[in-house]
Amino acid sequence: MTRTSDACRSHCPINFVLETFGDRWTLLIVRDLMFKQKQTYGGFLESDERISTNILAERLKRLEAHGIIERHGPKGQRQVYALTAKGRDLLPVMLEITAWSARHDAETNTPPDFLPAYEANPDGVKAAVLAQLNGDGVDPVPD
Amino acid sequence: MTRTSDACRSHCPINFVLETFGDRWTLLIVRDLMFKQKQTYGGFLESDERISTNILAERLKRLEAHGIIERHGPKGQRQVYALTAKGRDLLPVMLEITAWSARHDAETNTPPDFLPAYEANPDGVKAAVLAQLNGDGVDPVPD
DNA sequence: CTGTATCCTTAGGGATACTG
DNA sequence: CAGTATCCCTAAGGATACAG
Repeated sequence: MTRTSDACRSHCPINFVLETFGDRWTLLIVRDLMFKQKQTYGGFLESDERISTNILAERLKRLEAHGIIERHGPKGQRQVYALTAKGRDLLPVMLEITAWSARHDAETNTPPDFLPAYEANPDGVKAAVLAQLNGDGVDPVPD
Repeated sequence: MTRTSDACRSHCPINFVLETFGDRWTLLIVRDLMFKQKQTYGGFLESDERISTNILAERLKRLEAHGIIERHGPKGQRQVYALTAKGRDLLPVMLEITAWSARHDAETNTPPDFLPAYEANPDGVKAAVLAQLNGDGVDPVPD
């Protein structure tokens, strides 16, 4: 895909992710797909942050255009969304973000169950999440 | 500090970072401080993405309010900005973001020098960057 | 229920002038 | 040069109605 129809303000790798995720909503969809076992339009709408329908639809299209997610399902029917390999590859970023938040906002932001396990053995937790993205499993990220 | 006067849409750790960094500019300042040895107003202004003066000033205030950066210097004089411990602690996130971009945008986004070293020995690169944030060193992130 | 479309308000942010 | 202030416009996004 590579920087599709972006502004491309620079060729910096940090800027590159901002071109896709530099807003208050996009990353929440990735979170829902990665940790919350949500994969439908309605599921995303239910999340605590209360994304509105037009924003959700727009972000789903953008994420698909960027090759982060893909949609499955007969056209005109209920679609099921899933992370692509590129999207799943965001896992280390997501986990480090989660760890940082847990460390620096302990009061309002309770550390998720897997956090101690992640600090001790990052690769183990990564493998577990990835495995669950294929098969089934339990929610590793409680709000 | 903890979620100062934020909207606080939820208590999710992913959402928590979005409350501070969910825009197209804020993370670039952290990048400049962390990897580019920039620590002045004018330095930030020079970056490729061309942040405008009002946005820069506003973001510097926000980052300071969130305890991510601190400013040093006699009042009314030229200020020097630096990452706090909380800000430096974003290093793993920044490195994973950089690695992801390099992996998925190889065409326009040349892998930075340290990337191979980071993949092989993450902690070594982290230590090197942290060391340099105190003393001196060479730029580990070329655009 | 899965989306799409529309309306409308606010916030983000570009340009630029200005002050110490 | 460091930082503030203003003007103005566009994009982000909330609410909600609508369609398959």
